[in-house]
Amino acid sequence: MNKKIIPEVVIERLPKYYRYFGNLLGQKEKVSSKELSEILRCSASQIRHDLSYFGEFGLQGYGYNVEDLYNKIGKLLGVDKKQKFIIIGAGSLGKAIANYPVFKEMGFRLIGLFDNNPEKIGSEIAGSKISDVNELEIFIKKKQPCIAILTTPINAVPSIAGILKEGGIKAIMNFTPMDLHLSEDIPVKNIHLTDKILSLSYVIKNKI
Amino acid sequence: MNKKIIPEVVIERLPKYYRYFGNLLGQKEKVSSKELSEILRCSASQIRHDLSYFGEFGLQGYGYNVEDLYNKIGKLLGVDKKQKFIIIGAGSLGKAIANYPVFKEMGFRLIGLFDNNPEKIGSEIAGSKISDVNELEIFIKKKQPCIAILTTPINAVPSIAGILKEGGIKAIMNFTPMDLHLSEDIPVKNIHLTDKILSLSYVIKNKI
DNA sequence: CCATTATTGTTAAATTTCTAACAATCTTAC
DNA sequence: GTAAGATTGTTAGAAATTTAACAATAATGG
Repeated sequence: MNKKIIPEVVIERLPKYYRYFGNLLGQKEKVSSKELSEILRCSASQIRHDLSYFGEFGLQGYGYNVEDLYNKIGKLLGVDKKQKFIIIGAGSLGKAIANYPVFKEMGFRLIGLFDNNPEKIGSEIAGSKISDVNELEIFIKKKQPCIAILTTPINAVPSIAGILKEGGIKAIMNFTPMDLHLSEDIPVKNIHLTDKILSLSYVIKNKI
Repeated sequence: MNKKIIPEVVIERLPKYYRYFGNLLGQKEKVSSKELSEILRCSASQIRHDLSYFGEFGLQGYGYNVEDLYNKIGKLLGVDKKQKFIIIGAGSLGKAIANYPVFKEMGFRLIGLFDNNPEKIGSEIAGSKISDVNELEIFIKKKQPCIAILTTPINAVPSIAGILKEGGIKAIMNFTPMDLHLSEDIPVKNIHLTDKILSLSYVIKNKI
């Protein structure tokens, strides 16, 4: 099953598998798709099917070796590469992400933090100094971070997006309330926290 | 199409429609599914199909009235109700969410903030005083918030989850790295920021 | 070393989701 | 007031995703 293109939904489940294999590390040596399916609350079929897109990781009559699969999925996800990322917007959300311990645990390294507020520029968050957003384009070209995390106010988004593209950023996680679409080869994840709370609100309102 | 059960994917797109109708407010009086489809980057068919689950909102030969639809979708989503929410965990993520302006704009009202750190208890964030997590269960029973946002460290999750359930919380947004599943009638959104960055990382690594 | 049991990867079927097509009907223009 | 044009809600067909089934094969236990 190596030639087929891999559906987006499958790629988005890969981190979940990685997380759970991480939880099992040191607890179990091996795990079957059936056991996993109970832990992850999805079908065993789906797990086997998904994993088969990326190779043959299991062994009949045995299952999957936890440590082995943890490492293999990690490699697929690029966790072994210590990817560099930057944050644009040193407001409270930017600060929270800079301090978010799980990013570091996954091997992501914060190498720059940018804001346009003169009062913030120069101060430090999570061991990184806040730089002037004017220096952003040159910084990207020189230091080549992979991922930019956007937490600015909405009005700053279009100009920042232009700079990120010019600088040659590889991917963007966008937490602003404005959807962003740069170009075919710069993947963007638009994350709308309000959308999540609104859909929860809908569910509460219309229960049973 | 009123009797059919509404697919989860459709419900999760409703907030997006709401957001875009909000953007169009004051800009346009009416909008057709075709125009919308260009703005939202999805098919006109999907928009019409999705909306038809909730009623007949459009008019042939005219399209959708922007203000009308904005209000109707808002009502579906419960935005008219000024829903009360609380935050458990006054770390930097909890703080960021407390300050997140869009929640307030959407009519959600923060009525409580809880932590177990004695140094934090008593201080204020975004106009709310931080209370001791020991008071959480009584608070929920008395004030009846709809939604609890969970931003504690992972080890606190199981006990907090128990308290939230006992207190009678209606729904949970869980930002901790541990998936949570309470019971059939308490919907939970598990939001894993790391999953998003990891899937981006995969896409970068495997481009073309 | 053989039989039994477990469990995979894969193929096929079922289900869900998305898109296209179109009759119904409203608006607009004359 | 009527004809032409626009656009909906809905139905049917296409595509994507999920689940089920099973042959292949490794592990386990006598």
